[in-house]
Amino acid sequence: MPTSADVARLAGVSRATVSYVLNNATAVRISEPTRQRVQEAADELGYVPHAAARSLRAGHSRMVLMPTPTMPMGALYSHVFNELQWALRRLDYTVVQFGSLGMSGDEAARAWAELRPVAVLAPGDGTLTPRGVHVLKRSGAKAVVTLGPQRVEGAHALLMDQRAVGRCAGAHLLDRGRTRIGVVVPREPGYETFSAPRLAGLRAATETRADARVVPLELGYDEPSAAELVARWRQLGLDSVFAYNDEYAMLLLRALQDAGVDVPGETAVMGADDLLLGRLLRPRLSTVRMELPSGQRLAELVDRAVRDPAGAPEVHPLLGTEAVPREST
Amino acid sequence: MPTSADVARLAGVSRATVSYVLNNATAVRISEPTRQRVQEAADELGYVPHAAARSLRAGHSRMVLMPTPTMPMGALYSHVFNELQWALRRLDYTVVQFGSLGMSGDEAARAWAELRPVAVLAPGDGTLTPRGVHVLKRSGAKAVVTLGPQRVEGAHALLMDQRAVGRCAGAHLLDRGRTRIGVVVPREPGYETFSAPRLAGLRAATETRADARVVPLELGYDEPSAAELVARWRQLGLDSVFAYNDEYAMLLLRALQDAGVDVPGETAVMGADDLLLGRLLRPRLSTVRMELPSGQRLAELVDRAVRDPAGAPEVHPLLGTEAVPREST
DNA sequence: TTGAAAGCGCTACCAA
DNA sequence: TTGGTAGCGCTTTCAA
Repeated sequence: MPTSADVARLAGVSRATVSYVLNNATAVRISEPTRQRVQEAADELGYVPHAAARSLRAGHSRMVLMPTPTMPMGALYSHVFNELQWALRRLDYTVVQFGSLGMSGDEAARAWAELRPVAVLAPGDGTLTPRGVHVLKRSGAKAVVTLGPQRVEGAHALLMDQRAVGRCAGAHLLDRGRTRIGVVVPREPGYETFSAPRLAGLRAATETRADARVVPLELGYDEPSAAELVARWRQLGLDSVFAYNDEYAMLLLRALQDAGVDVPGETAVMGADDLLLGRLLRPRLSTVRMELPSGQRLAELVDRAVRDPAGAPEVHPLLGTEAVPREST
Repeated sequence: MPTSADVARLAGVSRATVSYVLNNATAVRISEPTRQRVQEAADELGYVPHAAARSLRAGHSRMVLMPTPTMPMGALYSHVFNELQWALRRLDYTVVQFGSLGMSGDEAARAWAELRPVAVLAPGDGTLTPRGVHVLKRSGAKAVVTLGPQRVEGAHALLMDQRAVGRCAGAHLLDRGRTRIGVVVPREPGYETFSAPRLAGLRAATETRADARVVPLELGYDEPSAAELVARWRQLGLDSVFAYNDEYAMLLLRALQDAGVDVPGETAVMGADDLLLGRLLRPRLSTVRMELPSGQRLAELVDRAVRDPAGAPEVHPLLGTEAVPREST
């Protein structure tokens, strides 16, 4: 494995000179012939600098760490994520995703801290604790930013309050004259951080209405599970259902139709996330659209936080939500 | 930022002792009181070891690097990926995803090489070149494994030949007596690596049939684009269409039905990926199911390659495919 | 314009 | 059982 010393030897110069040349050091002027000899030597050896050694020496890195999401990213989130990566790269950061599957919050924070990232962009879903934030900061992280429903002491927060989604759905259904509302809660593990606040939001929306009733409904993401739920549908006495998201809504919609339940006549069905696929159904699915922040904006927040580590944690409520009425409600 | 020297000072021992205690060194026996003093000092200071320093000293790391996928991962791939991460962690590797958005193949390989990963698991879609593999190996990567349609000189390969998907679809449609076959090619950038081989595979399946005709059809992932395509549907004179995947198939199916084209009577529609959502349509969507390798198996290949870096590159053809006939063909 | 050398944080060898 | 210390690859200050 070639090191800068090897390059120096081959070029007949010192390691210092190699470093100057390869980093385009402006403070030092290196003669053109020397510069070329070094470049050629580096190319010939296939020299690649050692990031760990470099950041060890420098005392800091430009690494922005994000935990790998456990759930499959939707197209929307995936888009924002790509934007974010672009924007951070333009600001000369390196984005690294770190798989923390099956670690507790504090374990994960420690594992991240070992990498000495300059910034951490973590989910704001309760896995990261104030202790975790403290560990990260002590280890040199200039900025810790959470992105999700909850904020964490000491960290900047981009609040995406999923309750707003539920509230929005609830308001729309009440608006349509529906009062006996089922709320689908996915049975699959890992969805609680989204489904619980969505349910809570819907509850909040119906709170002022004495005649309203909210019934949580467990549903697994498969047809037998939907059939089972629908088999006891009429006993439930619901006139509408908020199905967690468009995918569960589509699953439920088909099952309801197969059971002869008229949608929206007998039961209104509402999804969330505004997937294209939901628009393709008959009836077209009503949904809640969320507006995610632009990747550019996230990147700017991260950069600002890195440049001013002492600044007070910023808390940005994001996630504009909007009901999109279509044919299913 | 506390270092092991700080811990040593606080505990009143040497840095060596700190290292022994915190790494549970078996070759050395440390007395229980000392051990405790060190632990307490480390806890009190919130000491977290410095991964870069450690791997610099050790001369190697246990990092497995994967480029962050640009496209949103489907639920299937996402599942395999989670499995893989679990399995690698059990084997004591650290999985890190690195965003290489907007870098050329060789730039990306260099950027990866700077991190000195012990293994790289890259997409086998042509971005990684033999030069790239060489750079990675020179920089100490014990294993380079590609996962995708193409293999690369010098790297292990898990071949997922997307042509098999097209072949499978073609065979099924011919079987159903269809001979004038449209093939949807997504207009969105980034899909070529999948769509091109799927188209090629379908062409291959029809090659022996003189009466068969294959017509590529560009389609954007939105309703206007689908409407536009369908407006000239009858001029195209097709009796079937392989729609790239289930999502595009769903889009097209709705547009065809809106235009009064009977499916499957007038035109058979076939998707791929076997999404649950495709099963929910009327008619239920016929599709091609792919069998992905288990994450466990991928992890084992990586581990084997790391342990025997000199071994000849293994090439595993994966991706069993199977037509799933439902109502749309 | 170039070179010598210190030192980032850590571990492992050798000595006490 | 513990401590001293060299050295991983790199950058940067100081000297030549």
